Amino acid sequence: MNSLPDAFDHFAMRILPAGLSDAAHLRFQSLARYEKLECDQSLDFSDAGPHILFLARGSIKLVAHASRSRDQIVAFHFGGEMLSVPRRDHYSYSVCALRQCRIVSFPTADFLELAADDAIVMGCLLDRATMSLQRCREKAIALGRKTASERIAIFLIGMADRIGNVQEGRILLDLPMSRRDIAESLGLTIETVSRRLSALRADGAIETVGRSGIILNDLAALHGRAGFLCEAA
Amino acid sequence: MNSLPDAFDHFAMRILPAGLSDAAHLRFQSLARYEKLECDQSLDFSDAGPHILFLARGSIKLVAHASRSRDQIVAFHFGGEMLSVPRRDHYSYSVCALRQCRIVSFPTADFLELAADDAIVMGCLLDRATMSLQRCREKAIALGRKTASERIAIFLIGMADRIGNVQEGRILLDLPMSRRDIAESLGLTIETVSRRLSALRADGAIETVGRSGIILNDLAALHGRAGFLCEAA
DNA sequence: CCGCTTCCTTGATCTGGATCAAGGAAGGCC
DNA sequence: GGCCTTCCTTGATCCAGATCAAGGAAGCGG
Repeated sequence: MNSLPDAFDHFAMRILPAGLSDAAHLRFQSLARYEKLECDQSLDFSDAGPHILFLARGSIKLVAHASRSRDQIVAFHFGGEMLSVPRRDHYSYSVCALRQCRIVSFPTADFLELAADDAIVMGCLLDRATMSLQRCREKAIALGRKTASERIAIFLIGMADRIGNVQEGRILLDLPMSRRDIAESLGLTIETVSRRLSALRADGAIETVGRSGIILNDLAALHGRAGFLCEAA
Repeated sequence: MNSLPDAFDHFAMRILPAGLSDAAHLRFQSLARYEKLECDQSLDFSDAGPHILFLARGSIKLVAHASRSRDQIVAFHFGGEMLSVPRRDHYSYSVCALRQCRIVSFPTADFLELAADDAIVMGCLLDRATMSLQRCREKAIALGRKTASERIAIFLIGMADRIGNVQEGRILLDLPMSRRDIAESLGLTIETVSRRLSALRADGAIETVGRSGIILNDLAALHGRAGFLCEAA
């Protein structure tokens, strides 16, 4: 319970409109549940309804459980982001910590009831949904029409954009997810991910540092390998 | 121009709140553009910004153009549905008519500006985005982790749900999309789609009628082939 | 610092679906 | 109704990535 207020304040500051009345603020707060997840710990939403989560700190994967231990990672999220966990449909969903996290969670229905009158919060939710939809569509394109090498390039470009640190023209990544996670996100196997990364390393496009560090030496070269629309044409 | 008012009224009735002032109503109307698309005609959005479309009548595919003539169909939509065409990102998007359509289109930015104050319209947009996200996530799971047979089963179940006609315990589908469209939606080739459908036909699970008709004899059997979470377990 | 576990890499083989290649059926148009 | 185009089906072959199978390196716990 100790730092619930901190995490909630963080949420309130980023999401709730500045002019929100104290009463409304308190109603949101009374709805919030605070979760602290250690690495590799999961929140299972298969029986709960849909939830809206604010990830105050840390990073998580949103996992869909398809049949027979075939899981698909639907999205990664990092500190400061909001996400929605869908209600169970043909699959069940869970959220699993890649790094220690602090999460503020709300049942979607209750949250929407409070937010329904507030066009600003609704706008924020809409923005977030639109962004998630955009990412999901790009992912669908990658899973439907891209080779293993292209998917890896797209993954690295996406991570560079979201959690990369630029240093001397190179981009440093400290990936919180394992090779298995990358594979489950890209619809590949762990072996294929490893081989494609090795190939990029052999070409000098990237360097690896331990298990989680990756240095992108040439982002433009990665773009060239991503199979995006030809800019040259 | 003849039936623009019809299509717009259809849109207003389904989407805009009942109590909306005439002035606001007119502002939406002044933003609307009306398009009539014949079969196989496209609207190209690669240079326009993001748009919100209301599909008054007909059915369309939302296509993402990946490199080298590798297209991925991101979504199908049918009469009465609203959809958003994303802004060009790593890919460009277009909308192509599967059957003759009437479309009311709005630039997303302008639409949001008008709608921003109206919590009801925002809620409606949010619902739609959430629904699209849910469909897109299911599609991503299918593309990432499902076999060709499972994808076909999932596709048929989805179409049964959206445009199926129940008759004597069987479900009649009149698919507006070609085998090629199905393939481009499922991340397969046209040959594989055809082979899997033939296999289902051989098993008696489905019957085909001409090019576009499919009869689902046993929806439960299709569920069993879809590789969804085991209900039996 | 050493041993152990877990995760990653690399190699060998296998296979589902892609690709290549013909026909064959629908359905449009004259 | 017959021709012609387009789309669909089926068969043969091929290949990217899965699967199977060992090692090897990180990083943890003692």
